[in-house]
Amino acid sequence: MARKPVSLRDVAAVAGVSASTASRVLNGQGRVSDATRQRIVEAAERLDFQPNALARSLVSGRSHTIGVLAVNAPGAFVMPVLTGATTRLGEHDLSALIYDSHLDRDLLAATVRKLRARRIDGLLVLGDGSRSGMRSVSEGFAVPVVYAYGVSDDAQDASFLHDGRLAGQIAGEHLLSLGRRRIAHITAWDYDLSARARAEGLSSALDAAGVELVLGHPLHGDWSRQWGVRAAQELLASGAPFDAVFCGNDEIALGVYSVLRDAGLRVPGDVALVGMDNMSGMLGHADTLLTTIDPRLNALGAAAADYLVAAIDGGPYEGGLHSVPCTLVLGESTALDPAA
Amino acid sequence: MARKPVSLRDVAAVAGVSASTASRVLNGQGRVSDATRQRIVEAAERLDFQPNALARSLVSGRSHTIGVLAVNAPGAFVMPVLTGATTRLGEHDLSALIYDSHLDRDLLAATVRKLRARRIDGLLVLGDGSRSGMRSVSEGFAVPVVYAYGVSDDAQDASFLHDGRLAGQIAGEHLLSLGRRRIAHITAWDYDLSARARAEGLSSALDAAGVELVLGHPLHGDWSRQWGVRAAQELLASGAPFDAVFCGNDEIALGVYSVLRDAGLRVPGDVALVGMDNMSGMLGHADTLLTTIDPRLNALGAAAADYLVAAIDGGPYEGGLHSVPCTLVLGESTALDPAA
DNA sequence: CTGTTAGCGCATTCAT
DNA sequence: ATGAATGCGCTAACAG
Repeated sequence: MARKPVSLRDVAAVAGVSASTASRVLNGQGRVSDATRQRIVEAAERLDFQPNALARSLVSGRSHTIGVLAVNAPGAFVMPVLTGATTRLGEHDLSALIYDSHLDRDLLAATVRKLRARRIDGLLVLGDGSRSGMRSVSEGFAVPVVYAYGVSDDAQDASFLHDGRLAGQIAGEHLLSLGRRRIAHITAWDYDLSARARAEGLSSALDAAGVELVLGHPLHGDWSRQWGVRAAQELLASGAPFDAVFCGNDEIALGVYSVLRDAGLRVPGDVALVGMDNMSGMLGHADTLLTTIDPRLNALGAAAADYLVAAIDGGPYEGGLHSVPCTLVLGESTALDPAA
Repeated sequence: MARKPVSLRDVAAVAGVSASTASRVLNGQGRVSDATRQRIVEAAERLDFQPNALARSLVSGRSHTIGVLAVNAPGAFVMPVLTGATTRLGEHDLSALIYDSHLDRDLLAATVRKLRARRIDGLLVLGDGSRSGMRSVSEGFAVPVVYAYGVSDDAQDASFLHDGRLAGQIAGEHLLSLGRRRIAHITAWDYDLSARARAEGLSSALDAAGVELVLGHPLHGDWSRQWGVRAAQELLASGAPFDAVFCGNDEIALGVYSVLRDAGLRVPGDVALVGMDNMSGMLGHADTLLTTIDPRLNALGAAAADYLVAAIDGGPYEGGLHSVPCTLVLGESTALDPAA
């Protein structure tokens, strides 16, 4: 229980050697006779010796702690990134010192000092998913800094983001593979870089197949279900024929879905539907009503963490955007067997 | 940039005093003349001195690191707890060393050793929300251990959980306050302690009002939307009149909702609906179709973290269950203005 | 009031 | 092959 931790000297004493010899053995360094090695190892095991990480850190200069600066940690989409990153850090035996909402001018300076006082081995900066540039804080640190779920405004910095363009492309290719040719796109405003990336990806897929978007352009609004409802109504009212809709996110898709159903259209029989975010997956549900694109935010966080750790260990550090691939999650809304 | 960190001796040298005097001043300890104090403070500021937390830890024995043992960190409902806990730890300048899925026999022993090697100041154990007992690991540590989103099987341990009973009670009282008297309950199997707590809470509210549950008992199934669909159909088929349904979670509620709508019933006009989990809130949406109970999992994690930190600082430590209150989130499904 | 000494636990010279 | 000495940066006990 409350037995005080055993130190290296204790082990050395039991083994009848000096502390330095014990240290050597336990770290696999210099040459030591097998006999004494044996004694030391046994003693260490018998005493359940745990080298004090604090003392070790003091001499090595490595704290085994990573700083995490988040814009809004409890955000629905940030949490998976944060969780993915911090649990991956744990797998590397690194702890995470998390400061949320400390990126504004007032707090930042003080936070940077705290982080430096802790001698963090690296820093992870988490954005809020908007691709607009985050102010780089890398200058303030002598250790590697990696940005995730947001992009640093300094091209020298490595930024990790889910590949929105790929998402659009996958969605487009999936719908095309189903034989759909009249594909509409309902999404958020074009100045939202996240929306734009998806739209571009969709376009590239359609272009490659020589197919043109229904109405010739996406329908732009916000990210809400309500917008999905209105947009779907507009689409129906336009009279333009369509057999598929790629929606900017699952919320919009659900709005569209309800309108289509109310209009007596079958999904996917008459209209196939693809969303984005894998909302129900995020909630841990197996019911895949909607075919969707999973941005794999957990993997995004983990990838950023891995990259940071590698960089700390002398690995490569490339500035610019690092994209993490998305995956298609099949649901009933594009099921081959059109029961609905 | 890469300038090496300034040490206490540097400050002392500049101020023309000894290191220990500088230490005293910077820590507000013993009495020092105002003159030298001034010089030291100025020197420290000018050099932007950051006391090395590692060295400080070595002597104080406090690592400022909290261990976190999670059963399944990426779980949809665990993430908010984890995020809430770790960001709160950050507010206390404590880092989190997270080990996920290390509670099984194989890994646990090794993980405990790692945690001890790190000299963690406290441990947080995160369950998966099932109230069934988690094996206590407190014996393995000389520091405070707090359990959250799960209950330790040792009554000596402090466990934090959202108050499911209160949730049921709030739901019941809300429906009663709306004038509903024929209230049904559709939820998961009774051996799920989480489902049972909600059912008990509902019962207590109804009992207090002298109202009896429709059918005299809850409808038990799983947590899925499909079960909500089937249960609602059963309920309708039973012919028993009802004007409200409290559902074990939002998924079930959505299933019930769709059946009611298809049956031509208005929500909340004919039937008011209350769910649980605040799913749409977790996803960051403002659209509150469903009235629901928010388990405040973020707050749960934060509360557990706070309690642990306080205990570390010599605060009280009470074994047993600590409940974190839930809150009602109003949505259209019980709106006073029955538009739908 | 302030400087000197010692020690936290370990790793790493340097001797032997 | 092993032990003694030194230092990582800071705090605390002891002198003066």
